[in-house]
Amino acid sequence: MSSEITETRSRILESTVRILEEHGGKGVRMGDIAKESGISRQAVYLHFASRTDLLVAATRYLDEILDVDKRLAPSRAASSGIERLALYIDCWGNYIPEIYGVGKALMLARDSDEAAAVAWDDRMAAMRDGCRAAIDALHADEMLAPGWTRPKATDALWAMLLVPHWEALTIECGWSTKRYVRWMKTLAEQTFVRQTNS
Amino acid sequence: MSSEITETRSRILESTVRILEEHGGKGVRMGDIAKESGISRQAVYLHFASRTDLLVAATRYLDEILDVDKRLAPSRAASSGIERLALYIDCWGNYIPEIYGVGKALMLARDSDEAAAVAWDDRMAAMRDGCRAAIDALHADEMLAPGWTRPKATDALWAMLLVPHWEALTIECGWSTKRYVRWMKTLAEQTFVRQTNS
DNA sequence: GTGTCAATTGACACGGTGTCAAGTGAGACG
DNA sequence: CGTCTCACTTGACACCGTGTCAATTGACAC
Repeated sequence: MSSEITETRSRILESTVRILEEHGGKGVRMGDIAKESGISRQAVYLHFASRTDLLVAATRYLDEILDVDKRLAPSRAASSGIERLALYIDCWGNYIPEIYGVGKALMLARDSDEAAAVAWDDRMAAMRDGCRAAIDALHADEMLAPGWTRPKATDALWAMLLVPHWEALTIECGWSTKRYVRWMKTLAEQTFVRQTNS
Repeated sequence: MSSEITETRSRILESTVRILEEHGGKGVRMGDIAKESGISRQAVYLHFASRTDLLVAATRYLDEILDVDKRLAPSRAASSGIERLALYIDCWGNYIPEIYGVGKALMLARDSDEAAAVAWDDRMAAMRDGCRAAIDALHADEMLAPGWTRPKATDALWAMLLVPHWEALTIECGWSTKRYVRWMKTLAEQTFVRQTNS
């Protein structure tokens, strides 16, 4: 049901992403999405079992469009831990604003819908893998700052990169994404990279 | 209505705080609160106009009990910016877990109820004032790290102290509050305090 | 011209909030 | 003793958003 590819299905996904983006993920109902797609509310359920199902499909759809794997390639190919960390933050920091609408909707659904919680947590776990990889690379270079174990450093890096932190700085405080990325890089570097006094 | 003090009203507030605490602020309905208070669901509305109204009253009630002002006194009386910053983080970091249940419920209501959003934002603005005061104190000592303006430093400190960051580290990653506080102090110090190489 | 299939319309169940009206029961006061 | 008041109760109901169901339409395919 939510896997076969039809023209209508794509149109629903497309309008879902658009309308969610427009409204910052808040207050978008199934009826709104249907109207935006030019079909009846019930017809949406012919393609997606539930709102959460649609939301999850929308994130997958977005990831495909944004070509996440290609974006991550530079970070994966980095020649040092420091570089890997910086490139990962670049990547993630610029990714957040593009998925924010859908992501926020999923985060909100989280609290009333177990399936939404699992879906969102999955994505955050994937982000955590990236953090772990960066910390591991730092460790391999013997550049992980003293006082950190790898798991704890991963925890700390992951937590500071979470969407609400971005939300606070950009949406609440009005920072640009550029400034956010710059700050997160500085923060991560001063925190996790061993300081050599050469 | 939601201001006069009666025995039933206090009982409602008390059970609200308790049950919210128990459930981490999630999935608590008016009926649950009523049952916990030993009255009918409708009777709750004799004391509070709405769920949000009750939630807001519950946070005020909690603040009274926790005597927030007294707790903040040490930070306010600090003799240096560095001390003020550290004591403020101590204070706030230990406060979060105590208000988490009610706070979380308010955060969740935020997205569907404008009044809840305003109430929560108010509290976060108050927290921001504390951040600003600490940064100002640092600045007055000429100990604010180079590269920061006071507003930007306030933004950054405020964002890192927000509840979701605490939530990620303690609830998701399993850190103790003690470890969280220690880490936030280190983070804030290395970030905002001018490093003297003496 | 008949079958298939996507989509439509309209009705409805469910769960949660909030409202309303009529009734109950206990204490205060004559 | 009666009666007034007031907090609270019971039960019904409106509103909203999600999700379900059944009957119908309309187009394209063979």
